[in-house]
Amino acid sequence: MTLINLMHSGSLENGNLHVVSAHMGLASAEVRKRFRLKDDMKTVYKRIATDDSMRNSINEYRGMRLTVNDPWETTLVFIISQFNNVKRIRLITKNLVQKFGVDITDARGNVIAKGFPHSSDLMKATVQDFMQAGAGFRAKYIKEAVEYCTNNIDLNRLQGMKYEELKEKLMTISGVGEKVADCIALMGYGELEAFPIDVHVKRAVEKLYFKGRKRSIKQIQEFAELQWGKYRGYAQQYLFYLDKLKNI
DNA sequence: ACCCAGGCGGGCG
DNA sequence: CGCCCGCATGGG
Repeated sequence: MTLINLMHSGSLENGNLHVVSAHMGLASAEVRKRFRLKDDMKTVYKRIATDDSMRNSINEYRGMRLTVNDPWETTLVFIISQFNNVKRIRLITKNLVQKFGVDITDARGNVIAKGFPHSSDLMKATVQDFMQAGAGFRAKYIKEAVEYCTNNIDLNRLQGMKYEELKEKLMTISGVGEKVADCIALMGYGELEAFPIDVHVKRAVEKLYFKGRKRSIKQIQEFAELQWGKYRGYAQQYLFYLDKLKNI
């Protein structure tokens, strides 16, 4: 479920909300939060449809939504995501859930699934364990992040922080730089001001708005804030898929 | 044999 | 601040 969320849901109509709710075992209020059903997409689209490129992307992927996920889950997965591909991100994550995830049992006590491990569940894991799960050079980051998020910071108490302060706080976690911090802010806390700049978004912005000329991360951040304002997190998603799916 | 994959940390000028 | 480098691993 984590990766379905992180790879993003398609359009979600109210009509099949109860299906999602039942499947995830969540109350509809929780589902509404996680799928951002209170967002007024008409307002969002109006604000970010600033040019032909963005209008085309919106028409292409209309209905695509951001999701809001568990902060720790988001943090761990996006630490794993760095300099990596989706297939391996899924594999590494699955390995960690299988080895260290919490048991989900039925009424008889039979284990029917594994839940995503909390940071404290991973305290017993070693760097070698993370290596064995396939994390590679990220294993050390993960080990440090697990200890830090268990002992020194409570990710569940960062809601409501101003975007800039939240991002700065997240960047104190090992393996969390600017891009990953923005991913966590956007997809783990629902901060629509976050504009994660990965290779796809950087390439798309440079091509569509700077005639293909190279621009620094800082310059792109400033451009995004001016261009799409407080809804730039949504703009990022539409740019990401333009490049990712080669529709550019 | 190379190049890339939703970058980061550390070192340098 | 900007730039450069190494970093595990697997698939095109």
